[in-house]
Amino acid sequence: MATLTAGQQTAESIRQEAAYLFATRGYGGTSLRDVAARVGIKVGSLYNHIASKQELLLSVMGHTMDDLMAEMTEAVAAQDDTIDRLIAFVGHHIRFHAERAQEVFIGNSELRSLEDGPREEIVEKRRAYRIQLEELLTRAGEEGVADVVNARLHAYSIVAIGTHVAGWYRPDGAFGIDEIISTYTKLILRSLAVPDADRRVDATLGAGS
Amino acid sequence: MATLTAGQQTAESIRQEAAYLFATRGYGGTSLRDVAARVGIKVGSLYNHIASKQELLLSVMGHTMDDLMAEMTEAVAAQDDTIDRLIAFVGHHIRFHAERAQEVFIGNSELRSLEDGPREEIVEKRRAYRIQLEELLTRAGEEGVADVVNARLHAYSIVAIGTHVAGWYRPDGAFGIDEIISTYTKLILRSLAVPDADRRVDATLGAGS
Amino acid sequence: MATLTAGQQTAESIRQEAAYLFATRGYGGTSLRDVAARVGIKVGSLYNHIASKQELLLSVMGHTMDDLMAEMTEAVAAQDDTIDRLIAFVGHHIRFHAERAQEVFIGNSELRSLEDGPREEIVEKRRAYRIQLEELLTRAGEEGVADVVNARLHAYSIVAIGTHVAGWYRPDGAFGIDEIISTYTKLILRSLAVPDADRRVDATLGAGS
Amino acid sequence: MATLTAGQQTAESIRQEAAYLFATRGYGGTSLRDVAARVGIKVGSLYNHIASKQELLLSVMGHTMDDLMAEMTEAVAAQDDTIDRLIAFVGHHIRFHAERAQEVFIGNSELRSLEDGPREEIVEKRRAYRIQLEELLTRAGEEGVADVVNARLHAYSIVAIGTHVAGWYRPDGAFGIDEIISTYTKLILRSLAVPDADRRVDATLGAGS
DNA sequence: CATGAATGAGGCTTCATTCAT
DNA sequence: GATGAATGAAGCCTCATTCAT
Repeated sequence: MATLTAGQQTAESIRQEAAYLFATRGYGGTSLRDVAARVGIKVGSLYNHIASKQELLLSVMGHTMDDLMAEMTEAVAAQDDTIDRLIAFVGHHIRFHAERAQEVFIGNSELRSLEDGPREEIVEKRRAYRIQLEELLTRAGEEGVADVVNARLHAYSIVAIGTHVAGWYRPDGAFGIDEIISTYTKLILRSLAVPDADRRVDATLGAGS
Repeated sequence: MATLTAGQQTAESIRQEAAYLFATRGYGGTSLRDVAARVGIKVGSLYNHIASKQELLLSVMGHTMDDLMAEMTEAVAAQDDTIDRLIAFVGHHIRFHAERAQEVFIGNSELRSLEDGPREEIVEKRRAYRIQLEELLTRAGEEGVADVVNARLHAYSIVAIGTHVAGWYRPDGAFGIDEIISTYTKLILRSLAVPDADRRVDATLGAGS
Repeated sequence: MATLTAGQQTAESIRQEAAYLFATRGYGGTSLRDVAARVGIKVGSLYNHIASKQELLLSVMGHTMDDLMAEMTEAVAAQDDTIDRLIAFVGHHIRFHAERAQEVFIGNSELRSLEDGPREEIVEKRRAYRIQLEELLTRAGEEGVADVVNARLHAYSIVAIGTHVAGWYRPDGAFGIDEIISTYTKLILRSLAVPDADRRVDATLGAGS
Repeated sequence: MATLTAGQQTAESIRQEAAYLFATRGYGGTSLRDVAARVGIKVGSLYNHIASKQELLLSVMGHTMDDLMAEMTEAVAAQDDTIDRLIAFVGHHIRFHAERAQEVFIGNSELRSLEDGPREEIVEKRRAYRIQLEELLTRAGEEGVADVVNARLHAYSIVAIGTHVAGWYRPDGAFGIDEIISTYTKLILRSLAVPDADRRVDATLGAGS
């Protein structure tokens, strides 16, 4: 909405191209020359927009985690029923990991490339996100609408699926995003022994696929 | 058993230390100086045992995938019943990913650091492994002992759990390896709608921590 | 004439110092550190001006051959009579090899240091130069103003003399450049059985030191 | 004749392969690993036969110059007449440079790769060789059988032709060695204004072509 | 005599970063 | 805000040489 100045556009473009390259070649395998070349400027000019390569990585990761958290919160808040909230979480979780696969992939693979301080910052955001999911699962257990073996491990498996999707999803691939969401949501509800899991998912999401 | 010559010991040590460092800092973030230092030799001496940094990475990955495949095959072959075979697969899958977390992590995170030829080689091994799992799932569906929504996506979710475990499991962590295996096997059988999933797992594996 | 930017001056300086060092110590015996030191910059800075050591060698050789060819063409074109053209060729040939001994020496001694593609490029330029000479000799034979035993071998011997001069000529050496030219031109015309060779050379070039 | 011990054969083989490689890739471009590989041993074993890479180069050069000098002396001593001696010199000079092109080429191109002491040693041998030629030329001038413009430059041009031949002669090339010798001897005698140069050469060497 | 292994020095090249223009 | 150029650090790799076996 807000019109961006030329400078802001350049800065945004840098973050995008950096995300692409960090995801494709890794942080260590990406040079700022590569980033600058994709943006269409020379390497020296980058420093009019970023403070350092580290800060660029942190910026990419931070934006992604903030968006993930914000959108998830919004999606979940739109539902009242606990299972519906869970379905909303999972649906958003997978969609986000598919649509923003590169950024999300960086968040998983390049944590180790961050210096200690910034790493803690990102790890904390990830923890906060996972805890939201765990609390949802725990509540479902308490409400008796799901059979939770271990909330932490249930949460881990859901996180794992998202991460994995980010690794292979392609917009023009064999699986459509709605089909993926529908299927995985079923598997997850089944693993929670939610009664009538499949029908419930189909009712909420449509037949999916 | 076979006594190793000094040279072979050095070579083995190089692979081990490289695996540790590649997992911890990434391929791009690891210098051969680091590797040599951990082995206790000078950089140049590495080249008496390896051809290049690339070949070292490939060697680490290749060994890991070969072991993963061989051990899985052995574990599955020991069972007759399809669900028992699946339980054996999942159990070995998770155990391997926990016990050899670093190597397995490299296989997931540093594929992009391989040059095209070697990458295809490793990708092919991973594909072969995943297809074994898919076939097991398909058979279970055909036999009517499981309700398979989509064999490929079921397989992906199982692979994903292993990968994720490799990312966080610590021998001295909050979860024991048998507990992890027991819990995840239950979730997976549940997601396949295997009748009496929990009891079946407990019967096969014991109560699981 | 055209004022050079600081960058262009540095680039030119690099080529000059590289020519000196390649000639003195050989390509393999010259390190880029040496080159940078003579230019007064650090090694890494070289790469703001060259693509690689190979390309630097190729650049030195290419410039030299281009100048040799262009100046020779000009010198020969200024004469009408075939023997006069030959005298002009030889005179320029020797003068160039003396005045730009280092560059020319590199062209002879470091061909083998070039990779295949670039080497063919330079070899082709040398061939083109030699063929100009051969055609001049052949024409002289056809006109009956010289007795050509074998145009190719005559040409080789003239080329050889230039190469040799480049190996020993010093501005402050025992022989002046005009004397060298005068003497060698006489020997060459004599070997072609050009009538009155000595007198003809003295008449054209002056008594020659 | 003398049967060589295995060790002496290896040592001889090393000199031969080194000569080939030094000529082909230059001293700096040749590694002792390359030499060892061609000999069929490992690099460490070289040091049972040579003292250092420098000494190997010096050895190759020294042997070559010694042979050149000895054979030339023998060839010249077999003639009484000064022009015949000159013809013998030139014939041997060119034949040697063709037949042992690689070694001779090293002598010309890798002088700069020698350390100061050894270099002086080789330079002195070359000087001695050249002076033999100069004295022959001077005597011819004094005897009135040749018109010597400048003995030094005449000698240089003859040396130059040999060097040049070493650069292009191939046993299976367009020119046979006898043809080359015959032609160049004619050109050289012509350049000395030796009467009846062509006929004299044909009479001494045969028609040669 | 040959070998495998180690070493230290050095080579080419890339890179993040800085700064004058 | 962009650029060209410089820098110092570091990276991978090669090499001559040594030495225990």
